[in-house]
Amino acid sequence: MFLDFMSEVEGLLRDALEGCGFKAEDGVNNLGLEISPHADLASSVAFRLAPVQKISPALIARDIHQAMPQEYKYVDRVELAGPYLNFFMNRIFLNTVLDQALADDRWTGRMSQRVIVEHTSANPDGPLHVGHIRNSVIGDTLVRILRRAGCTVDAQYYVNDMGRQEAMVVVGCDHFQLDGSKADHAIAKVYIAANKAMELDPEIRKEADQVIQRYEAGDPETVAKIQSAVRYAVSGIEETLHRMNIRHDSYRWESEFVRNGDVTEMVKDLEKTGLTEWEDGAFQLDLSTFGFEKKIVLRRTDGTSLYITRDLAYHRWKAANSDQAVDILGADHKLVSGQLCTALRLLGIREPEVVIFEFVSLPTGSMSTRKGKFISADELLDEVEKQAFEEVRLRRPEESEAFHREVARQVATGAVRYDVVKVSADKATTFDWKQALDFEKLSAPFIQYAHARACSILRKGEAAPSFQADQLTGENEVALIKKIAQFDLVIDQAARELKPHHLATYARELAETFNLFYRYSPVLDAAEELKAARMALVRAARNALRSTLETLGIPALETM
RNA sequence: GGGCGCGUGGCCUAGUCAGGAUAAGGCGGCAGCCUCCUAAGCUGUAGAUCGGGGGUUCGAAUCCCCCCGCGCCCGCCA
Repeated sequence: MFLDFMSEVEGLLRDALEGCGFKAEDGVNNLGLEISPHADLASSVAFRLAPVQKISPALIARDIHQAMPQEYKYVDRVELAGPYLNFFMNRIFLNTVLDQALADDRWTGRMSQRVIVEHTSANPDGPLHVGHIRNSVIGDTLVRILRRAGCTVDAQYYVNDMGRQEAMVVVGCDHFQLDGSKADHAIAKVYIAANKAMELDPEIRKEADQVIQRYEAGDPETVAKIQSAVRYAVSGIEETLHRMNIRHDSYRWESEFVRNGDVTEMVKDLEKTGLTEWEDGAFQLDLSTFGFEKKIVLRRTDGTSLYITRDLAYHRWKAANSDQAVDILGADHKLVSGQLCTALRLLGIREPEVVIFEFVSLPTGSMSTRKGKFISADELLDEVEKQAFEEVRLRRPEESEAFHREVARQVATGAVRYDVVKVSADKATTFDWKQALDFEKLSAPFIQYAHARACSILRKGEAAPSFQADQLTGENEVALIKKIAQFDLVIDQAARELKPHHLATYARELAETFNLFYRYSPVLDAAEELKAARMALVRAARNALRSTLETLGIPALETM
């Protein structure tokens, strides 16, 4: 698809540049290729050559244009536009795109790495809130994008069972009763209650310390208590993730790395670097030569390990069991993940690629599970589903309530995911109910709707045994084929840059382009030959929309 | 105080890494389109000195420097 066209253009340009005698050191490494309103691909390479050659860019472009090879596969023509070189696709390319989209709606790229993507990994002390799901949605979308790009992906949830907050959950369970609400919400209630109680009674803190020590020592009763609390909380979290079409392939518990000796080994190996020391009874790592001011405590005075110690062991394990590790982390982890990467580098261990996303806050300030100040993902999904139910009931009154419920459920999943993934990860956001409940153009239902429209046409018109792709010459038809072609380019870019929001932008553009075709190019009423060709185009567009939606984890509804 | 990130029409955002041909969308505003394949759609219109200042360049939203504002972090928490 587009990548094939692009590599042909690159080849042509390099041949022509070589023919003109330009070399890489003249600045021709950057061909300045971009999709532009003036061409399918435009090159501004002449500008880069001008200062070296001391000739005007327009003259250089003219020379390159004249040196251009004349044998093309997917390129129709190369036009000279002042200093720019404009490349256009030919009919063969458009027809090839159509054929590929019709035949192979499960296109996958050529990447082949084994990748471990760690995402969500929320502490099992309560339900996911609207901040956590930014992690989950970015993570799961990246998992899907990497798979689409050809990678073998293991999506992992790192379960923090050894932290202080989990000890507080156990203390909470000892002092308060879990009520009948959804597992993760019930856990949150005792956790919040325990934290409140601690403010009045310092003994609670000591209880938590003891739980940590006993758990690290492997005390059977404590192990049983923590594991059951963790499993209970995670079961609730999983339920929420499933509502958003998110599943993990494996769960790694922090305690694994303590029990199997990896943590001890990690501490020993760090000791060999000569950068560790005992200070105030704790074992510490000094990374000040790498710009980290404060020392990192690897073992507490009481001998127990800390989050970073266990995380180092986990990352060594990840490096050994994959070709690439990707971590999705909130902005509050920037410093610690920098420290972690530096420590790994010291030991010669491959570092993970860290995707940082900035915070989601409420209009009233930042969220906190401990303080019970958050909007849960379940609450959000419920609200969005309720709103979607009303919408679909009004639009399709002839359908059953079961239909309305099912469509609302799928729309809610999509709407929540799209709302999160459409924004670049490095933008801090404030949660906004109005925006979350808006189902217009910049939302999942917009894209799902385009897909449903395509499906509707396919249901009503019968597919012809053959068609003439050359019939598809209208502006909207050609634009649609070109937009379908870009799928591989977008997947490739999003996978390499680990930026899922590119795919969200593409999804909107694809739906928009389909809607224009839909509006101006009637299919079912067209003359026989044209109808056959347009039916094929609709099927190709349906496949492209379905692939895009699936990769975004948004249900591709056939009717709504 | 230091580090990292962000600042684009009234509001939300894409574009910034790899500088290029009129700054692209959505929401909200105004004006239109259902005897026509689902109007969760489509069309038109108004609205931006791309936080401010300096610099590099033929050319800067994009690169460099300074400043301002906002967010996150700087725990023997995770």
